[in-house]
Amino acid sequence: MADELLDRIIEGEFPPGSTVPGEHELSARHEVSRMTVREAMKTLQAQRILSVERGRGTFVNPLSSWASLEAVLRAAAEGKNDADASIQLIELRRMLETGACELAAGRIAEEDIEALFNYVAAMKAAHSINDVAAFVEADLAFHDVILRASGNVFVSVLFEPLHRVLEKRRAETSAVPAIQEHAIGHHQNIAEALESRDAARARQAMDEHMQQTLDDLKQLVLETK
Amino acid sequence: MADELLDRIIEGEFPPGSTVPGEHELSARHEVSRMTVREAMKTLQAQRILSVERGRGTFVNPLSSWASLEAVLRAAAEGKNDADASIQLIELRRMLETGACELAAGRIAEEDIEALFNYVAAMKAAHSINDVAAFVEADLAFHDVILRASGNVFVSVLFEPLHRVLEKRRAETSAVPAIQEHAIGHHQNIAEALESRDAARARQAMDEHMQQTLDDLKQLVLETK
DNA sequence: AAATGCAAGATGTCAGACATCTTACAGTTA
DNA sequence: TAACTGTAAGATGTCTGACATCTTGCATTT
Repeated sequence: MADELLDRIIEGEFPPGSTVPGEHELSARHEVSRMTVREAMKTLQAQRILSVERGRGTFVNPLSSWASLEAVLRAAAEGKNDADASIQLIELRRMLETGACELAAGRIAEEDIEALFNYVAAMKAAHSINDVAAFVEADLAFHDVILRASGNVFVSVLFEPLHRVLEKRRAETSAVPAIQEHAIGHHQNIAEALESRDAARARQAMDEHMQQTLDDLKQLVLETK
Repeated sequence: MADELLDRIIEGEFPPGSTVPGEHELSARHEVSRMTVREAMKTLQAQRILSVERGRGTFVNPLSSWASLEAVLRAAAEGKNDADASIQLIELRRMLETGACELAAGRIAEEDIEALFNYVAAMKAAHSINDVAAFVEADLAFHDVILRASGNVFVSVLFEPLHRVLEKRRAETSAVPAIQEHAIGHHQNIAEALESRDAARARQAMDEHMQQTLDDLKQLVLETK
């Protein structure tokens, strides 16, 4: 129900600033009770997609104030090709991961450094036996260690929805052997940079990894076009 | 109602992984109808604070998967002093703003550059007549131009809740004349760097500004202790 | 012309009922 | 004894209908 209404909003039926139909009308239109409509609206309100003013109506917020990355992604992909959206997501990931890596260099614990090298070893092992699932798992775990080691809880909060959106695509890129080899080298560099506790070096190592990821994605997108 | 329940969760009455009381029980406890309880839960669900499993119950998610910056901030400030949380928020802002500034260098339009210099002029004017509100307004507008000029819609989405959380504190720091002067210089540098369309220089200029902001905040926090 | 009153329509809240799903436990059967 | 099954309890999901409260526009009154 919430998804259906969001679809109608995204398709432009109710542009930002306008009101959505009343609860009774939506109830009739979607063939559910008014209570179900209200619960769906509560979901969209919590994501700051809708604003409710008692006695007046329910209004669609401008896209810039939406708090749901998924919803914005759906809206951004509407009509255009979503290649642009994919690139922007990687750009965002780059900001957060390079920043977190820079912070982690000064805060990471010995055991976490050890864990990083273990995950690199796991990636190498998975690569050698062609186990894509294991490779992706070690890859994700590696990045997760760094995010936690940044000591900044809010980074994880902002990264979590991004993670959810990106994980589907990561399986695709990680299936290419050449990309796996690139990734292993970069992860090795990152782990070594963090071990040296040099913030600038750690940031640069992660930044190069992100650049590589972006290039890989662009190439993949270009090929499938 | 949603806030009351969130308070009880944050206070540790329902730790992550546990279930919250049933809808009937909460209805009785808070003296509202079951429907109101359900709507409040829908709000917390949309923020990924609660997960509902039909027939089993409603569970509290681990803090790392919460999607609401405000809620995490409240939880982080619980018990400890919130100085640490403030610093982490600035760290986060730093990641997003330096990243956006780097992107903007290659994409910003001529008219936006002009707008930046106009806002710097407005900050100078406000500073000379001691108009704090006007100063803050120009400051916010300046940063908003850069975020939009980054050409990345998702940056704005992630930054918006951060903006809301930080704006209260910004008024405090901006009230100090010396800090205003620092800020004017940094903004001037940023605008010039963007004008030169040199990504590395733009990033560095913004990074220095963020470092200054962080130092100002630390000093302010230390003084009030 | 201004102030007042009222009605329509919107959201907010409530109560009670039934449906559906999960789980545990007792009873049945091989 | 062990495995299977049926049933009841408790949880969330949905529905219906009603009343409360707020906003707004319009007709009425002054």
